Parts: sequence; C-alpha cells; structure tokens
Amino acid sequence: MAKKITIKDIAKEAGVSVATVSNVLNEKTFVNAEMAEKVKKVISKYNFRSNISASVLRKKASKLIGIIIPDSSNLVFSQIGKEIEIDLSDYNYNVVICNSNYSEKKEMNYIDVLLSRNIDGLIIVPSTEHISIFKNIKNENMPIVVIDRLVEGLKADFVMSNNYNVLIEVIDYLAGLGHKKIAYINREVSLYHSIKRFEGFRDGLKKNSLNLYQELVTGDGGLSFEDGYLEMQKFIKMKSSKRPTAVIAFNDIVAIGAIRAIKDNKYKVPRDFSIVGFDNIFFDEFIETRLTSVTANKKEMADLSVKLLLERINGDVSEPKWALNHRRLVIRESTAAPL
Amino acid sequence: MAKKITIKDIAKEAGVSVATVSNVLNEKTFVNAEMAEKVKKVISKYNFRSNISASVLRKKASKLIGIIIPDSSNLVFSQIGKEIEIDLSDYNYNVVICNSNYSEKKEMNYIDVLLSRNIDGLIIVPSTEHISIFKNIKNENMPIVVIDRLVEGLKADFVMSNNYNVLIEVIDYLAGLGHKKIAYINREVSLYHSIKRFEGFRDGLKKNSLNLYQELVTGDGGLSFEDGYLEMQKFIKMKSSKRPTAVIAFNDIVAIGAIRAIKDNKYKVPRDFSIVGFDNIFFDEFIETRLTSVTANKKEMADLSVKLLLERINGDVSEPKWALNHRRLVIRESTAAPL
DNA sequence: GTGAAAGCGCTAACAC
DNA sequence: GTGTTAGCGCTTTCAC
Repeated sequence: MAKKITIKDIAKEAGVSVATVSNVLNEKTFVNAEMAEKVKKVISKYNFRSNISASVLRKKASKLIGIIIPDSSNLVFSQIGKEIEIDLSDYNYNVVICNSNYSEKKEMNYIDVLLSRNIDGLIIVPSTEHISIFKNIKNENMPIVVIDRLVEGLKADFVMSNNYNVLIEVIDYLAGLGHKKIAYINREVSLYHSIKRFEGFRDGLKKNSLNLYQELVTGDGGLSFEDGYLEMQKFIKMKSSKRPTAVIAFNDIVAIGAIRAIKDNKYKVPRDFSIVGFDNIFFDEFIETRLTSVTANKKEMADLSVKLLLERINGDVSEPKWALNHRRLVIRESTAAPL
Repeated sequence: MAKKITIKDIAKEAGVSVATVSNVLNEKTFVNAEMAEKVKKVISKYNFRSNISASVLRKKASKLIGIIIPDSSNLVFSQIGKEIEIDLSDYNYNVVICNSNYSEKKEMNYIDVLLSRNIDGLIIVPSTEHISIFKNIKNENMPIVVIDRLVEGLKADFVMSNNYNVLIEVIDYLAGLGHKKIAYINREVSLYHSIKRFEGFRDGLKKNSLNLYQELVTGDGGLSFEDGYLEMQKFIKMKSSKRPTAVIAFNDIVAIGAIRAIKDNKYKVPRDFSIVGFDNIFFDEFIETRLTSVTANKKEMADLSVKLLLERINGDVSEPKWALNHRRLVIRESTAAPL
C-alpha cells in the first residue's frame, strides 16, 4: 500500500500550514480564496480524503448514525432503512445497520457497540418497550429516535403512526360496505402500536354499532404467512352464522396467508371474505387479488426520523417530541360488500 | 452529558497503567491474571467501552466493513446484506450500508467516503463492470469482494453464480416437458451474469435441438413488474404458431408481471404458458400460482463473501479468487408440459 | 509482566 | 487570515 497521504503532506506541497488545509477541508469561510484554491488543487491532485477517525477523535462528531432494526430484510424495515440512509447521505452521514433479530440482548449489545463508535445519533425500532435496553445510553445525551414504539421515560423522539384512528377508518369502511362480523388477526405482543390498533378496532365497532365477538379476535397471530393461514382456517371452519365476512390482518404477509387459506378452501376473495392488510408493501399490487391495505408510509417515517434526529444533533434540547406518520387505507380488490 | 469515561480513568481506579488496561481490553495473554481481573472489574463497574475511533487511528483497523449495493430494499440485496451483517457481527465487525441506486457516480463517491472511514474491507455489487469506479481504491491494498459481477483487472475476490449452467438446466427441464418455443425476457445490460445467462439459454436450446427464435428474446427487459407485463403482452399478441409456450424471466418480479399479463388476457399459467423466474424470493411461495424459480442462495452468497473478505483481512495475499454460488432450479406450479 | 511516553491524523485555541 | 501547537483516546514500542 502506498503511504497514506495526510493533511501534513497536502500542507507541505501547497506550502501552507496544516491548519489552513483543515480549514479548507471544513469549508471555513475566512480562508483566503487564492490560498483555498491552491490547497484544493493539491487535494484533488492526490485525491486526498481526510481521515475521519482522526477527526472523530478530535471533534467528537462521527457523522455516523446507528440504525437498529429487527430484520433488515423485512420489506417494511428495509425500505425505512434505505430511505434513512439516502436522506442522511445528503448531510454526509453514514449509517451503521444492525439486525437485532427481535432480541433485546442483541439490541443492548448493539447500543454499546454503537456508543463506542461515537455515533452522533441512533434510530431504532426496538423489540420491547421497556426502557431497560437503553440503560447504557440513557445518560449519554445521545439523540435517539424511536420508530413506531413507545418507550416510557426515555429521552427520545418518537415517530408514531395513527394506528388508533386508522383502525376506526377501516371499520367505518367495512361497516359501510355492510359487514357485520369483522375479525381481527392480532399480534400477541403488548407493544403500543398493537394496543392502539386493538383499541381502534374495538371503538370502531362500537361507533358503528357492531358487536365485538371474542372468538373473532385471535390473540397470538404472529407475523408470518403461515400464521395468517392457520388463523384464517379457524374462521373458515366456524359455522356460517358465526363466521366473519371481513378479516383485518396485522400485516400484509398475514393477510396473504389468510387469502391462501380461503382459496385453498374453495372460497373467494372478496366474495366470501373481505381482507384488509397492514403496511402496504409493494407486493400488494402484484398478487392476484390486489390487497386492500393500510399504508405504512415508509418514506415519511424515514423522513420524519431523520428530521427529528438532525434537529437534535444540531442542538435542539427541547422536550421529547412526537411526530405522526399518517397511515391511511388504500382500497384495492380484496374488499367488497358481503354477499 | 456525564464526562466520558476513558481508559485513563479505568487505569487510575484500578491502580494500573493505561497500557495494562489496553492490554486487558485487547486480551493480551501476558497480563497477570489477578491484575486482569481487577481491571475487568472496574471496566464492568463503569460499563466502560473503549473509544473505537481512537483505536482505529492508532491501529489502522476499523472493524468496519463497507457494503455498496444498488438498493438495500430490493429483496435480493436486502437479504444478502442482512446475512453479511449477521455473519460479520460474530467477528465484531460493523457494517456501513450504502445505496448506490445503480449510479456509478454514487458508487465512486461512496468508495471515497468508506476509504476515509478506514474500512477494513468492501463488499460491493457494482452497477457497472468497468474498473473505473474503483480507481481510488485500486492501489489501497483494500480487501474487496465483488458479488455477481466481473470487473476485469480488479484485484478483488468474486462471488459468482453458475448462471450459464443453470440456464442449461432450465432449458433441459422445459424441453423435457415438451416445450419447443421458449422465450427469454432478458435484461439489456451487458453485465457478466446477464451475458452468461444468455449463453446458457442459447447453448441449452442447441443442446436440446431447439430453435432460438430472435423474436422470442427481448433485449431490453428491465427488472420491474411492468417490464414483465409489457414484454409478455408482446408474446401473447403473436399468432399461435409463433407464440412461446414457456417464458424465462430475468427475475421473479418480471415473472410475476408476466403472469399478470397472461391472466389479464384470460390465459392460464401453466396451462397456456409456463413461467420460470430468477432469484427465488420468498414471495414466490405466496403468490397464487407458486413460481418456479432459479434460486439465488442469498445466504450462501453472503457467507462466501464474508469468508473471502475475512481471509484477506487476515493476511491472505494470494491471487484473486472466485467462489461459486450454486444456483439451481426450484420447481413449483408455474411450469408444466405444454398443451 | 508492567509502565512511561511517543504518536496515529486531525481540529481548535491562541498568538501573531 | 495564517501558523504553531496541544491534545482527542488509544496502542505500542522500549526500558525496567
């Protein structure tokens, strides 16, 4: 390897001090234009890029943002992560991505690792809402943005979705179509967004003077295709007087699993069952019965997260904020009036 | 912010020198066991993590790996990226993810940025096979792994797929079913994997004594659902004597678009057209006509990349290597004998 | 085996 | 406006 060029070499060749080179690199305006030009010429001649680690050590600003998500290959998280990376690259930040695989232990460990890398900020979708995973970062005054989870007592900004309202919107829509028995394939975890969706489901039914049938709410839905398939099987097996005519799934994959179960039983969507998914992943358009789904606005969630984070990095010390990602219903072919 | 604890503070409290603390942190075996114990106790008391930036500056090993891919929300890349991150985290490496959006300019820029971060290695899926994008890294002696692309003259390791052979396998399979007119929705770019697939297509037909009909090979297929839809429309419009009975798509999304076009025209898969996709994304299982597809072995590609990269980082200076990711055909429901 | 001290490449305070 | 220099936190010689 050719000897690494440093700021010193540039200074020598340009006939100026290292301070001046540093000032040019950092675009300080007070540098004499002629001098700056000369320095820039040498910099580009050698294709010099200053060593960020050295500057991190000195400035205590790493221009590095940590992202901790459960699974960077999950269609929702991957899109949020990508948009965050793109947004931040405009401000010369790089992104360190960490897959927690829904493990609190890994999350804590990654937080430590990221701290030792002097990250300037953290964006996280934690798999628990207990503050304990943040114990090592709590007192660091580190900008943190939490997406779609509520961690009580944590000094962080939160990007939340209007899960409650949108569920009411969904129920209004289904009730408007004439559905009376609406099922909900819920997720078991007691996370805030999950709770709020259920409350919206419950209150939406009440608002529309519909009954909430306990047997039509599954409590341990999980998030997979198979989960959707199995839960739907249970609904299908009910006698027709009990059977739901519309089913809301916790996410699109679950919804697609439910649709498969319906078709495997020789029923049709939406003729026999209307199906509503959640997240509006791009595949919703591509499957045979195009899926009605509640958008997740992945780009907006990313944009909001970045905005909040940069504000903090730039010195905003106000009280923790909430930003709202506005979910809404996208109607496609998997929903219709009941027979 | 509480004053950041440093190695100095640990040393003072433990009553040893900073050198000893450093040695403990780096697990040097020559440290007296008792002393090491004492130091470790203080470290864990303060939850101390040493500042990586300082150590990077000194050691010139950042434990940071750069990943440059076109689109981290693409199902293939996101899965490869995730597996790489998980693999590397076992070795205490972190991963900086960069989305090039298929832009050579961005790739070059990211390479510069990553170099200035003193990355220990780079894994890249470049959008071009021209060595020019590597001009700033060529002489750095930096370990580089290129996935699924061939960059002539670049000192790097390559993780390639058996694209040629697997295309022959696909043709053998389709010919075995009795298909005589096989179409190929190709991608326009002249990248190595694309060329090899076409050669496999051509030679597979020859091997099976089938004609290659120019009008059944599209040259500008693109990679999107819409591309697949439009190209398939053209095939459908052909008079039946010319029309293909089987279509190979460049990727699964294209294949799914083609299937939509077929169904929109009231034809059936696989009755009227057999469809083969590429990449075996997890959705292939979930769509209504489960898609026959050529696997991409995302995990294997990641594992191979990490293995090669770590070997280089650990001092392997042998000639550039090729590792083969073995693609194979996964047969599902979208292929059958022609009518 | 342990400690003192130099120095990695950069930035910022200060002197001019 | 520019240069000199201390020092960020760590690792690594080199004495002892």
